Amino acid sequence: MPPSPPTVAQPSLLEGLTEPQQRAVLCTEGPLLVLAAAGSGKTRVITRRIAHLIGMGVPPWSILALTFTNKAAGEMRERVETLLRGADGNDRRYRGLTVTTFHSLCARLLRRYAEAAGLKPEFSIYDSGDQWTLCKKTVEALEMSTSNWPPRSVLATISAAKNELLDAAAYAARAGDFYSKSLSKIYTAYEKALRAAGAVDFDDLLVLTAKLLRDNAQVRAELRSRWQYILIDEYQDTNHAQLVIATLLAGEPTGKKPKDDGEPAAPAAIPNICVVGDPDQAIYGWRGADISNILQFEEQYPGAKVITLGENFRSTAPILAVADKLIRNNKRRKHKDLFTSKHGGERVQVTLCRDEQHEASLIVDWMKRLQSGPESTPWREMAVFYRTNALSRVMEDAFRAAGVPYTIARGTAFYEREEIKNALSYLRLVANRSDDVSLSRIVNMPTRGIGEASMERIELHARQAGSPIYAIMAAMGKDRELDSLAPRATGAVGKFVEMVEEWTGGGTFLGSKVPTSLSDLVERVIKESGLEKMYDTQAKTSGSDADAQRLDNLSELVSSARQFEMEFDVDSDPAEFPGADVLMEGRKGDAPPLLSMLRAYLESIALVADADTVDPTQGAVTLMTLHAAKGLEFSAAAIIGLEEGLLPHSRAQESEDQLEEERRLCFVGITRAMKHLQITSAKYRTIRGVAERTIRSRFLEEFDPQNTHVSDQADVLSGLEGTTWVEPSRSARGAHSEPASTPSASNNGGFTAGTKVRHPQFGLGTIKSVSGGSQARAVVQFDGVGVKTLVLEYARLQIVR
DNA sequence: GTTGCCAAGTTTTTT
DNA sequence: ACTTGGCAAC
Repeated sequence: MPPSPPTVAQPSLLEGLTEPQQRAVLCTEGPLLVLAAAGSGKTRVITRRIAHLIGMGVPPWSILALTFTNKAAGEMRERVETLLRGADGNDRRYRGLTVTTFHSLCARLLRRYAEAAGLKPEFSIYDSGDQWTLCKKTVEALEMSTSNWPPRSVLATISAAKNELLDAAAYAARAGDFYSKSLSKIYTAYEKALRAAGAVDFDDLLVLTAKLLRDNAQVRAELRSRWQYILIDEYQDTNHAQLVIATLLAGEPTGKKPKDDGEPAAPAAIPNICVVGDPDQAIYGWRGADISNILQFEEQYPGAKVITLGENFRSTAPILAVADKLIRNNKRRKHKDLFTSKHGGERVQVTLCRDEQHEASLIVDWMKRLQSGPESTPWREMAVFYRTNALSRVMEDAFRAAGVPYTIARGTAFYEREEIKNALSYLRLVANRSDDVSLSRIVNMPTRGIGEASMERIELHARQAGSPIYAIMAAMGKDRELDSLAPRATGAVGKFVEMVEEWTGGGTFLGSKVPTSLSDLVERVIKESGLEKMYDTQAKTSGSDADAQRLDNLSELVSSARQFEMEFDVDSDPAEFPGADVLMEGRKGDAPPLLSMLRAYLESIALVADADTVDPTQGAVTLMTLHAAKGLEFSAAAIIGLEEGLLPHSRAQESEDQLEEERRLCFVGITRAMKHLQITSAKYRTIRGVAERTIRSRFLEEFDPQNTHVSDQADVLSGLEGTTWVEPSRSARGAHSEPASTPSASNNGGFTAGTKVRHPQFGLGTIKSVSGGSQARAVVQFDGVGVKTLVLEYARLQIVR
């Protein structure tokens, strides 16, 4: 039982905190909702709260803190350690404290309770690429058309279902129309294929954990008794599955329970669950995040205390005023007063540029001035935010040309490279021999005589036998000859199996031939698989930088494995804790050390986030999406592309809710800036090679004019480089046309038969007919080039009056 | 089994 | 515009 809280904390933990912040630190018992406005010192409060708990005598291992990214988790853990170290010099007092993301926690729990969850402990985690491959295979195996059932949209539907905790059976049960009935068939088959491959996808991590906690009373009891204090950050961005997991871990306070919780209300103690968030910063609705999780917290936990942190310590008054004025336009919201005691500060700069090159060079110049100016702001305290990744390119070019150091926050970029994916596929096969997707990827990479025809045969056998491909291959050499498989192929398969067996010591991971460490394994896999040689030859024959880079990347992977090895801390595994082994059959020690290290390594790779690569120690400007910017702060920030269709994004203009989320996204960007904020829009932007006239974002009109300084540079002729804008043909301007509109599914943007249109290449024409749907096509009779059928979404047709 | 060309899809945001 | 996948030819 936790000791009763002392009335006063160590004074140092409360130092410099405002009264509400102090309350949030001290209010440790019972449910607590902290509504923390942007820049209100949230992280400070959370870390001190954890330190306070430990200082109070709460054992660290009974505290669970969940963050949104691994990066945030690492930082939080570090800050807690620093606080505790400062207290009395004992630097191991945080041992056993769990600070992670939902996804990492779930992966670890599923690993530990694999059997109870219906998984093998060696399960692979499939990223979106793997999911895509598997989904496509599934659709094909069902003899359905992959053009009618594109993996992308099928997966989106499945993901949405999973986020609502609808498994294939539940989805099938409520499928009424043809579409959902067919989809439920795919869903069922896809799930079957995943389980057969011993794999889970991202959503499964949450879904299966929720299920495990719901259905297994023993596991639930064990985890509940361990984590007496639960803290969840960025609560506004949790989805239904996460809500259920949190609720099941915390324990229900009263008879009221979430929809999917089948558990009878136990007369449990009042849970110590503290959630922290800001509804105004909810930006993951499209991923299933449910803003009502935070809005309904008080209902879910009657008697919950609510503390609002409204004072902003980050931004200057003008920046805050602009943010506040903007977000007030959202209707569905709980208003919080944003205030600061700071005075002065420059206005927010809004600049209208000519085109994206102009925009980029303007921002680079602005940052150069700040860097060399009186404040001499370092590069690392500056950032550029944008709505879509595609916008980074022009910025990169400008920074490179100007010789300004920059980094892009794209955590997954490295692991998405082909050569890295190949190496990782070998490693995943080593860790999990049922992983058919990984095997198929590399079985003939480099070519080793196991071609498509042979694989098809083997796969057929595997399907018939209901066993993994690798098992079939391994059996081939021994007891069974695969009929009608060429002897040459049989030999090649034998060699392949032999290679894998050597790395894994026949599955035991023991023996003289088995690699001694993780980095050794990675290195040997890259060499002995032939990948290294393959890319080496490629680099030599093509002589291109890109190919030489691949080899560098492979050695970089070895370094990353070495790094992981050194930093890996067995004690930080939330699935291992005192008392656990008494309750469950201990899995600890089941896996050989190399194998557990490999699993942990692959897992860490699967769960990297874009924001994880933000590294302020580098002396560079950071470029990132607005989504990745959440939770960060910079002395100077620029937000580019404030244009209709971009921010707000064209795909988010159908409903008021989506539009409000776009506005929040803009709000998040603004509130990242401490002192200097530059916001730009371009008058013309090149999309797929064609310069298009843009419309300024409606959000610009919502800014507080008193605190903004608008400067229209779009028509200023500057002598800068040769980026002279060439006017589009005269008839495309003025009275003749209206700006290019993006047709939506519901409304084809006014493109109906008889409409006069202009195409950037084909010129003027008349629409003959339009076929509906989301991929609406129009048959157009062009004046010059005859009849063409065009997809409205891509054709960039302009209506001509 | 490999290479090279043509057609199609692509662009929202990500754990 | 730019990448990717499918398919035909070598």
